[in-house]
This record gives sequence, structure tokens and C-alpha cells, in this order.
Amino acid sequence: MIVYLPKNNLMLQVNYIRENREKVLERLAVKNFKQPELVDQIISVDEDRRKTQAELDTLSAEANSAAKQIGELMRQGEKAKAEEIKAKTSSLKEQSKTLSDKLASLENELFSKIVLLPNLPHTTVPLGSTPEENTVVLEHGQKPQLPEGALPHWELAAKYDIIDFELGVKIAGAGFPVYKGKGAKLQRALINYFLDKADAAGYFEIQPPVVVNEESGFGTGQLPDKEGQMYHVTGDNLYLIPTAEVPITNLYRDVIVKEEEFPIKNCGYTPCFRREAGSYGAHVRGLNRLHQFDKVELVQVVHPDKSYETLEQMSTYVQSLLQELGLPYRVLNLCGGDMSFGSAKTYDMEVWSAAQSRWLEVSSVTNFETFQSNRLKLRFKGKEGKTQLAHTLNGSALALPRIVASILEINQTEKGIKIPAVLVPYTKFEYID
RNA sequence: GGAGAAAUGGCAGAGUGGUCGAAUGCGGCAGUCUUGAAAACUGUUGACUGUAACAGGUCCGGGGGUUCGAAUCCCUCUUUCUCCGCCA
Repeated sequence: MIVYLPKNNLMLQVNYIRENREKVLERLAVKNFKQPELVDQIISVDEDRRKTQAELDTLSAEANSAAKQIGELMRQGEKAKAEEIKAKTSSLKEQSKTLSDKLASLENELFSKIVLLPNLPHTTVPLGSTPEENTVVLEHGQKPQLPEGALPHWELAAKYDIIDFELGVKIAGAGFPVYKGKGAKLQRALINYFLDKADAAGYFEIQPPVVVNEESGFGTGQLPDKEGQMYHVTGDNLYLIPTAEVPITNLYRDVIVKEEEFPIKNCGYTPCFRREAGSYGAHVRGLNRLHQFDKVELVQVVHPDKSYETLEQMSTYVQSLLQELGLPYRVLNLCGGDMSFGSAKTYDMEVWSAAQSRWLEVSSVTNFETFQSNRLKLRFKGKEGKTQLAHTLNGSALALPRIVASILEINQTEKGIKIPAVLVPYTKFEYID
């Protein structure tokens, strides 16, 4: 495992854990966390750490003042006296070396444990450990009755020759489809449509790199938790982004923003790369699960008091896209056990795959509270002049493949695939035929 | 890819072994003056850690070293700039 350079961050989190031990344990239980003993270990290592730090500080203070005296004496030409003090300080050096080694090792130990703690779930997160236990917040739209002989999206894709999975296998591998003709144009239309909508909703467009370094992966929480899920370019030690969230949120790493800048709203289109190691079978057919896909992502940095309000706004916004596209969808409030490592609360939006008769996740809107900002050192200066951690949120708006799957299946007619009206200005054709 | 130069506070920019968390200017904030604003003047203005509060500690691109003492000397990495080569 790689070392992620602890430095002195994450200490805020330790303080919180120390002062709220019971609550932390209770919240971790909601998240189905399997190693609650870590909490007490962290508290105890931290105690050691603080003690050692205090000892080292005292020692340094002594050494500093001795050095100052020596300087003073030298200037006055009192060389003998200076030498005297010098002799006395020699033992300080060794002690301080021992102590700082000890401190470094304690810090590393503390850090390696803290990093294993997931974020604490919000109080409105439902209990549960499996996807079945997610709460359905609402369902919108009618599930359509498909005509006789209706096809699943992968067969439609082949029938109209718009997405070629085999060609993708040839040039890259499974999960890397090739979009062709009107298929490619539909992709482009969706991307532009989503970006235009985000722009109109006040999001500032960003076009970020699609590879990131280790520090960025750590900042948003993909590392070390999800290391195996990202493509790793080992020659340069870079990672292909699994989502634009990573580079866009990391724009604010090590930044102290002004409170007046809130809310910071960014969006961006990128391809996303996911190894999806270990997922095979019927559920990954067609566009259901890919190694590379396109997505428009929203990222917000907001005041801590506003983050839950923002979460609801983002959820509403994503739903408005699904409504305009005419896709039946539902919204889930993810239960503790199904939420991601860094999430405090997540809504998933799922569209209906009419031919597969199942829901497909197309968006995940998450409030990370301070989980990411703590790792990123993303802060703002509050009214009292105190710097504190901002809250970060993000959400897909939207991930393309499953939207395409749903559009293809729901809109299949004898004349071909009917393009949703809002997309026609972008595709400039009404049917895929 | 090769050769050279550089990296200091929000910005610009001084500082080459002790009196440096760091001059000075700009910017920001507060005040004086003003009906108000500008100008001028005065004061103030980094982050982290630590404490009940003081004190104390850490940070001059990152890491390591020399020294009683490092922004300053040495090693190394990264980044930026200039020149050359290559090239969408």
C-alpha cells in the first residue's frame, strides 16, 4: 500500500472522535462498520501522540532558547561561555531525535487507522445493510407497457447499428463499447443537453484532466478505499478518473475560500473509467455496466449550514432532467450499509429499464459534509474570522449509458427509436432507424 | 528528451548562518477626516498545533542532511521560466 503523506491534517477528525466517542460508535453502527474497535484504538494512539508531541515541544523550546543564548554570547565575544552551553545541549539533540522518531511513527499509525474510518451517516439515513433496505423516497412516471416483440437495449443497439460491443472488445476489451452514427450523435446530444441545463442552473463549467495523482485520489476518498476500482497508470503513478468529481473537487484542495463565494457550483463533462473488478454476468450486459462511460457531474462547495438544503436542491435538479427526458424513475434514500465510504447521505436516482424490468442507477447525489474537505483541507473563513471546513456535495447529472438504455427501450416503435423532444434540437433527427 | 535559471505571506518583492514568522510596497480590514465617497493619515492583517487563558511548538515548493542554531549551506524530488530538440 502506498503512503499518502499524512502531514498534520485529519487532526480535526481525531478531536471530534475523542470528544464524541459514543456518538461516533453509534453512527458507525448505522453504516454497518465492521471494526468499531478502531475508534478506541484511534483515541488511545492519539493520546500517546499528543503526549509525545508535548514532550517534544518542551524539548524544542529548551533547545531554541539555548541556541538563542549561544548566538547572543557569540556576538558579545564570550566564546567560552557559549561553548559551555553548547556542551549542555548535546544531549538535547539525541533526545529530540528519539522523540521525533517516536512521534512520526505514532502519527503514521494514527493516520493509517483514521483513514479506515468511513464518514458518519446523517440522522435521516435509514438503517440497513443491503440495497433492498434503501428507502424509496418517490416514484415518478408510468412504467410503459412495451409492444409485442419489444427488444432489450443491446439488441436494439445491434438492430440499428448504433452501439457495437464486439468492436469495442476488439480494440480495447469488454465494457468499452463503440458508438456509431446516430448512436455517437445521441451521446453528443445528451452531453450538450446536460451541460446546457447545468449552465442554466448556475453551474460553472470545467473541463478537467481525466487522470489524477495520488493526492487527488486521496482528497475525495477514492484512495485508499477504492484503489482496485481505478485504472492505475503505473508508469507515471496516475489514476484514470472514475468520475469528474475527483478532479473537480480537488480544484479546491488546500484552498481557503471566502464565505461570500458560497455556494460554489461547478459542473463538468468527462469520460469515466472503472475497472469494475469482479462484476460479471447478466447484469452487466449491454450498457448496464461499463469500464468507460460518459457523465456530466455536478460539484458544490457550500457553507456547512446549507449543505442539506443543497442536497435536496441537487436531487430536485437531477429529477427535472429525468422528467424532461420522459423517463420513469424513482429516488432512493440509501441505507447506511449501502452508502459509499465517504458519504453522509446519498440519494440514488434510478430509471426504469422497460425491457429488463429493472431499475438502473443513473445518478447518485451525495453530501460528504466535511469528509472530503477534511482530507482536502478545503476551508473557509467564517464570520468570526475562524477558518473551518466547508461541506462538499456532488451528483451525476447524468451518467449516459443507462439513460441511453432506458431511452432506447422505452421509445422503441415500429418506425424506429423516437428521440425525446428535448433532445431533437441537439440530435437534429427525430428517429433512430 | 538535453542545457541553464528559479521557487519566500493574497500579490509583488527583500532577505546568503543567530537579533527572521520573515523588511518594504500593493491589496484587505478598522479608525481619523468627509454630507457621502475618493485622497491622505493612523492602526491592523498568514496557516497549523497547543492552553481554561497565557506560554510553548511547527511551517519560507516537498523530502532528507550539515550545525548549538538554517529562508539562508549540502543532497534529492517536484514544479515554473529561458534556450535546443521533437511534436498534436
